[in-house]
Amino acid sequence: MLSLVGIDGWALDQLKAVSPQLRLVLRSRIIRNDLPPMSRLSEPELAKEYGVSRQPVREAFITLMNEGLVEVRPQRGTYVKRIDYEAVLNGRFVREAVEADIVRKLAKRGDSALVKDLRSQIAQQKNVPEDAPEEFMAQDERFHQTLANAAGFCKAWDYLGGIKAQMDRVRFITFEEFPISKLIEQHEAIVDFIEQKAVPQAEAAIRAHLREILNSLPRMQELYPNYFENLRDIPNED
Amino acid sequence: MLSLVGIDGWALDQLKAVSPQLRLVLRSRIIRNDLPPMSRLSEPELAKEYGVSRQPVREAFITLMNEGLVEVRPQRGTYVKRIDYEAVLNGRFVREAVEADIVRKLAKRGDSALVKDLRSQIAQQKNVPEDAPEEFMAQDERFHQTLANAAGFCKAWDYLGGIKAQMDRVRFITFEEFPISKLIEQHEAIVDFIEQKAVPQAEAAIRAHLREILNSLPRMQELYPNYFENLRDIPNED
DNA sequence: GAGCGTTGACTTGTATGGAAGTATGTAAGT
DNA sequence: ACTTACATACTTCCATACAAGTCAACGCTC
Repeated sequence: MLSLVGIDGWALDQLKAVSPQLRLVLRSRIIRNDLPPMSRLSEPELAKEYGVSRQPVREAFITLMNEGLVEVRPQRGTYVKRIDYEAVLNGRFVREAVEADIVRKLAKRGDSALVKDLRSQIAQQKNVPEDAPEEFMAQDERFHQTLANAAGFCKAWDYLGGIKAQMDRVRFITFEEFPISKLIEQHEAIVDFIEQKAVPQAEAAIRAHLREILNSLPRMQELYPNYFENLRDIPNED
Repeated sequence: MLSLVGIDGWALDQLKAVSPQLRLVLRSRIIRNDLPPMSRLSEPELAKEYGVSRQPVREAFITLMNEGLVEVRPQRGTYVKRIDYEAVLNGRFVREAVEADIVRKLAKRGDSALVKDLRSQIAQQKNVPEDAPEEFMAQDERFHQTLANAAGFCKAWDYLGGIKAQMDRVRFITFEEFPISKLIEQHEAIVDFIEQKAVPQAEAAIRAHLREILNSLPRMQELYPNYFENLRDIPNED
């Protein structure tokens, strides 16, 4: 109970409760592919690593299981869940539906202060170096969250958090072939249409933007077949 | 460890793990308003009631907290969460967006087998006695789940589960003034438009259907103000 | 050598005790 | 009468011990 510093350098605050912190640490490590699919997550091992007892680790596992990030098989072991192709497609569909309605609302309104904010964010996105995909993803997250907030649905964004986690795992594994500049162009198009109050075009733009992951997903399944749950091919969602 | 039968008659299967079962039992009791908002949930008390130790109860609490159904305040106590007006509105918005896209897909297709299935479900809905709202809600759940399934997004429906829980709490409290026949008519309209492949009309019908709760929500806030989290009035979501 | 049963070292699930923090009621002091 | 300090009975959180299931390796039997 001395260290409280994991092998990856994450330090736990002794004052706050342990299990929520562990949850965040492990969640981040899984999403960033620091703990790849099918990694074994031993309760006592992690407990020793972070200098705590098994119970907080176990409680973190429970939450991660509810988020679909780990799979605990009783009396057998706990493992990082493989990526469920169908779940990613379903989650992407949900995101597209929700964000399409959000953008429609915003385009009807055409709030100029919002447009200004989004434009400044896009400028920052362009300054992100090519080899720092993690930073771009944080910016991207902020962009989409700003959209939800402006429409008055910040809690709706929270609902999408679990869905986004699954998609982000995919993006972190294949970020080499991640068309950052293309994504930024799409962001610009969305903002332009919002400013022009061009509702159908804005909706089409956000939908196209969120379909982008469909391009990398099949290729990723070829490159890393072991990372996926069900390999029965699901050509597309229509 | 003899009884394993709660005060409400729910029996726990000794063979399966305890905490997931407890989770389901408590979840159901909360949604059905058997455990109203702000009820105190004592760890040792529930443990004694169901004849298990405190740990499984605690683990059930963690999941319920993640679902937004209970609120655990450290060293203070665990309570059934009050209904968050804004969260319900946000959840409703998400559901509308997703189900609108689902129905659009189905209307484009116009699957006659699906239409037949839905019609038979509607016939069953009409047979539900007026004083059995719980049974109607089960039928309603099945109806909407069938839509999601037919569109190939059964996992998307799972994502909406947590959202639906919050909405169902509202419906269970105010089911007296629950316009069952009106809801059935709306179901019929949706199916009709799907059959006719009338895409925009079908979308409008499902959106109107899911807006229905907005009628009962403000009245409910008047009747049961103590059941709500933030009483700052949020007139509507637009 | 092949097949089978057993043992033992794992795993997670549950029970229980103690540590730290919070609310409450009581008694002393003003 | 009112405030303040303290003792006590709670609460959740964490640590530890035990129970029960799984799996692999070993040794025995055939």
